[in-house]
Amino acid sequence: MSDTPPAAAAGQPARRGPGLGTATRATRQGAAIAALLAGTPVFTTAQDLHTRLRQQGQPVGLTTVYRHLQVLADAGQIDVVRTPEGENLYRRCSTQDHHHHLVCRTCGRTVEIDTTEIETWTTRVATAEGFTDLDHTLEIYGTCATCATG
Amino acid sequence: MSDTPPAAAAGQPARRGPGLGTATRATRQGAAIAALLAGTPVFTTAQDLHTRLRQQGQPVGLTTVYRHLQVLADAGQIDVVRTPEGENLYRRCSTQDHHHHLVCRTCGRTVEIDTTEIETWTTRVATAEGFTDLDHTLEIYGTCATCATG
DNA sequence: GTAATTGCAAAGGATTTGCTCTGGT
DNA sequence: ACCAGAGCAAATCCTTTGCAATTAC
Repeated sequence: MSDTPPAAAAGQPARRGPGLGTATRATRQGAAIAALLAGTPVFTTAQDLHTRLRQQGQPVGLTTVYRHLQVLADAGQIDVVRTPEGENLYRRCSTQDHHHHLVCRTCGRTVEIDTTEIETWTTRVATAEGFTDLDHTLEIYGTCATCATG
Repeated sequence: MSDTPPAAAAGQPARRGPGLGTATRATRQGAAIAALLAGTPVFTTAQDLHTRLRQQGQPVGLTTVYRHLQVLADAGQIDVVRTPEGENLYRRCSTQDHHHHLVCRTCGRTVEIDTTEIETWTTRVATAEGFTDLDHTLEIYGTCATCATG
């Protein structure tokens, strides 16, 4: 065990966790992670989530945070983007449809953008060059109005 | 020194290397790296370049490879893209203008694509949302015709 | 001769894995 | 009781940094 005594079981729904095996169990950690993600509308790092969980008295191992994020991402329940620095940023997503983001590099605020025309364009260009089994990345970074002013 | 006897100084121009300090000296290593990059039309990793240099009898330390790549990239003489796995890929670029790539995930073959319309689009969308100081990433990955067939 | 460059070894930082203990069901 | 999940420590992977030895100029 750790050192910090768990803040006792709060009365939470306790969501289902990593489906590493076949079944899936509801754990305090899984619930805490899901809840935190649900209330976090910006892209954040695994490390940040880990820190905030400790602060709110719901300590969860960093490894566990990573494992849940991985499962959630695979299930398409959260988005993952890779920063130019090579760090992964996670965020709950409103739709499971394919989409891209406009991310504020200062506060993490994100705007999901409709990229229908771009999708069409990339497919057309790549196909014209004889490429198949396509995939692509597209993220726009900038400073949002609030951060630019304040 | 290493173990592999340098293939003696061939009669190469010996390009200028890392401008880490103020001046810049021409070294055998810098020339080898520049030459290899010049003859490599696909995106490759630093490790791969390092390995190939050894194979062709021009051993260069991995550290040195990284340092030269960094300098070349800063100077805009080579392109750098980050794979979803977090590895950097390098390639000489034909133009220093802003552009994007269509990369074969099997052989690394690359097609530089004109993205004028996309540039316009991203700027319009981001500006409409109040974002400034824009930057963006866009890469398309796929399997090229050759790799799909063979 | 002097300073830039090299390159080994070791550090760094994010993420993953091994393995044992804990805790849902 | 049984097996999925938690989590610590240690391992990975790529890339960077420290520093002494080398070498261009």
